[in-house]
Amino acid sequence: MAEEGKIRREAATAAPGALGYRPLYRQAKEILLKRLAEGVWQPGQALPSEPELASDLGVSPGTVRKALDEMTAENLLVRRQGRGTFVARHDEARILFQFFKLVSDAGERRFPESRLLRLEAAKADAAAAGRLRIPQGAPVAAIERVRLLEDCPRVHEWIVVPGSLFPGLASRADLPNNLYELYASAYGVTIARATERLKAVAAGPRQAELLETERGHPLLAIDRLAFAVDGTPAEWRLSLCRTDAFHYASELR
Amino acid sequence: MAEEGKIRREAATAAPGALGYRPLYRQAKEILLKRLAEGVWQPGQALPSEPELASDLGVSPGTVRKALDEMTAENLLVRRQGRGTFVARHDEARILFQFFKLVSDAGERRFPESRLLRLEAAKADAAAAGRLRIPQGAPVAAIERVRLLEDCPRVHEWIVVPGSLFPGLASRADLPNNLYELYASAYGVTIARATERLKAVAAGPRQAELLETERGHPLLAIDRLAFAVDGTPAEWRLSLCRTDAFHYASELR
DNA sequence: TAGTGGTCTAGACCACCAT
DNA sequence: TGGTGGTCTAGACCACTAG
Repeated sequence: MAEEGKIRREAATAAPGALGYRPLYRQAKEILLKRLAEGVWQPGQALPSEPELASDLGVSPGTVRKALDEMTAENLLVRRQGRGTFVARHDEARILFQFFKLVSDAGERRFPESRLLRLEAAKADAAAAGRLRIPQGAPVAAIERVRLLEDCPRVHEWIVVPGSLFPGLASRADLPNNLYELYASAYGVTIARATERLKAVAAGPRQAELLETERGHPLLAIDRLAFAVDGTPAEWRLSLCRTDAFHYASELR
Repeated sequence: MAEEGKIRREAATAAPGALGYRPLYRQAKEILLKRLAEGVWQPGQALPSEPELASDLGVSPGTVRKALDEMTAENLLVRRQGRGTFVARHDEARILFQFFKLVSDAGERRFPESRLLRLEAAKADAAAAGRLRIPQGAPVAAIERVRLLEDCPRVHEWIVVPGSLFPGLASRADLPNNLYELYASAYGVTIARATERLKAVAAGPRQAELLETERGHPLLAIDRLAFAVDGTPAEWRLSLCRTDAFHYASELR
């Protein structure tokens, strides 16, 4: 193993303006991220205290704090004053806050129910392979489901995940509503962030049937690519949504 | 005037758990925000150095730094190492980064051209009054325009702003493409953040004509409410977009 | 009461920029 | 060369939680 323990200071030795210089707190963060990706600390568990981490990594508490601050801002950690710093869990509250942007026009956010239509092992087609950055034909698990908002079918959803990250997922007997929680607890894959591309499209015959509307009805298409803590693309998801009484909420800061 | 100069420490005197306790750095930030809203420092100008601000506010440099850090994270300030801290300008780069989320499917971000259709003084209808939190019938300026992406008409846009914030805007001879820059330079109103609600809708006859498509074509409706530095709703904007070769990019972090 | 994170301070040194 | 922001350290004290 190369750099597993304490941080080797690069600052003092590197030439001024040298490439590859990184602040200590980023090096500290990198080590913590690595441990997070390796599952050294499980979701919901407390990390060691700040002074402990500091002496462990060989830096001052203030430096560790800055690393933890960034990871907290990225929703990877949760700090609770007087209790400790915890690995963020993919509970419904977090998913509603970070990933699920559909809100009723009245302003209510609720976690959607799911009705599973299909779950099978397959091979990545060109589109999925390109998005997930895996070879075409590589094994994947494919999920098709309808999601209910306030008891009405409003979202038709396809999900493709790499078989290498989620072995056996396609043959599970049951699939929970909250997939990100499953990814983390059963496969050790923590979704850290995602990018979404939105378009307006017309409903095809399948959406018309499943979402109880007519062909050509305008739907919001959400094409999401979700990334694990280490940056690996871990899930591709395409959601077609009726937005008659709901909208996608976006904050521009 | 109550608290204009130095910060009155609340921490030591307030009872433990007392309501209304705020950290020093937030009080410092509040004062800086107020000065920003009052136009004490103009967009593009440099703020005083950190030690200067610290002695000015009567706190330590580290405390000022934390306030500046937050304001930088909110895109209100820009720090340039070795040069100083500057008030963020609404140049095209910032708007593309912070507010304009339409991207070509190839991944290119470009600032859209505008073709003005209408500019007039009007009275706020119920919808505009509700969104802008002004009385119904209050004077507003209304703008209607078409925006071009890669030389093709792709967005049909209505904009309503309160007449009280932008006196005389409706009778301007010319209207620049970049409105936020105009708001800041001509009226001292800096847009700090916005919320958007997205829906898929069908094109009406007017959109069909303006956007060179047929009625019923699916369009992405973006309903944006933009807020000034002090939190006042300053602009309501409804954009209907063809997303055939473009998409709305959203980052979930 | 002990332990945690949160705030605040003070100062040293580094990296970057303008001159 | 001088001034700026960026990083790093060390320590004091406050606020919150648990036992």
